Amino acid sequence: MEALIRYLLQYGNLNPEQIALIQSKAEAKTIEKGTYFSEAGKIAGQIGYVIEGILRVCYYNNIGEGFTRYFVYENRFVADINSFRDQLPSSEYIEAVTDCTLMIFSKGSFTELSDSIPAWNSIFAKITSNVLENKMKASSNMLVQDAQTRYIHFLEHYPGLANRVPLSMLASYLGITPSSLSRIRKNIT
Amino acid sequence: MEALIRYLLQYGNLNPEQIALIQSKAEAKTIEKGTYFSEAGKIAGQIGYVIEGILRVCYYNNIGEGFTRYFVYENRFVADINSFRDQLPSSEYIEAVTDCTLMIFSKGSFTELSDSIPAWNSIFAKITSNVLENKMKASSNMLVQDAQTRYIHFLEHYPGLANRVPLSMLASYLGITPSSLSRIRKNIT
DNA sequence: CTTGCCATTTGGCAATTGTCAAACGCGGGC
DNA sequence: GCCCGCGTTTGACAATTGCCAAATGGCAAG
Repeated sequence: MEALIRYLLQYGNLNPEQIALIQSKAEAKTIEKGTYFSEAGKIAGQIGYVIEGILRVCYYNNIGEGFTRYFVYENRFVADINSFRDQLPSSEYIEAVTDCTLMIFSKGSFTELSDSIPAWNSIFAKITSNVLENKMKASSNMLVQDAQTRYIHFLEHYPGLANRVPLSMLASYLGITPSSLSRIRKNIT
Repeated sequence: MEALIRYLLQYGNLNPEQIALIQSKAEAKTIEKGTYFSEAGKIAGQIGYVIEGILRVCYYNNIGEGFTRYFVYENRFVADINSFRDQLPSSEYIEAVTDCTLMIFSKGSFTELSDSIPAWNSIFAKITSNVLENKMKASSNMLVQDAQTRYIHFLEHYPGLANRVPLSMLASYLGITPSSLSRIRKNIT
């Protein structure tokens, strides 16, 4: 919980009463590995802050293959933000890659905090654009690098994460087949 | 100018006085092909709405090769949004691919509009997250498709744009070499 | 019109990555 | 403890794309 407050304070100022209000609205929630935090086609009812565990934002093509857009892990927010904000159907799935513990805000609580805390919307606007821009740059950078470079960059940028997610999900994030990733791993060691 | 107002109205409500205020703050600006609307390392002083022309958001690697992250064309906003919002140094260049005509808001005008129009920040928060999420998905989708599929998708999604930008810039957007794009074009026709 | 420059095209070849199939190995259920 | 199932590894080969160099073509300056 302290981590959540510390994270928010990076993006704007909050006084002690506001912090207490935020804490009173946050709820703990656990999700089992393999289940969905939110689903394509459904309206996102909550936004989560990851205390423990890994999720992936992903989609499926017409023959059921799943592709990972990015991973979300400890001390980051996770949500289909456009769905949550405007209560429109989600366009993607958010799946628990491991068992997860989150602190969540329901849409109702989030709206109450918007109304009570002037900086709230500005904080989330900054978080949203920073995170999305970084994800966009990451994908864009990967396009012009070969697979091994992409994998090494992942190892350096997300230490330890490669050992916590299935190879097949990491491969789909990197845009290569599981076979190729397996070979790259062998190459490097 | 009407196009700009119509665009904003897609993201929130504005009354006639607010619209008049917005129009009074917007300034016309032209940029010559090959020059920069904003530069990496500098603070973005304005946000633009493209009336005519094409720009590209791009970066350069350590040996001076330029890579296109995405194109911005008529009836879209263009800015390094994180730099503009928080007045931090930009991380990328925004270059005019053709001569361009924009309507711009200076940081000062933008702030005044924020203060006078309650929906203003909400409108731009929505635009920002929608646009960035779409760009992120586009890059992410491209990672798992072959080059020809990416090119055809570009042709379908941005009709006419392929003929208005240099092949080399389009190639770097698609993550392939100019030679490969040239061959793909020959293949398709 | 001529020249020169730069973007694009093309060819030949090498490197990367995909595809398909088989083998392997680890963990859960019996 | 044993077996099954699924994720991962490995091999062989094919397809894609990159790299380098040369040819082509269009445009602008003289």
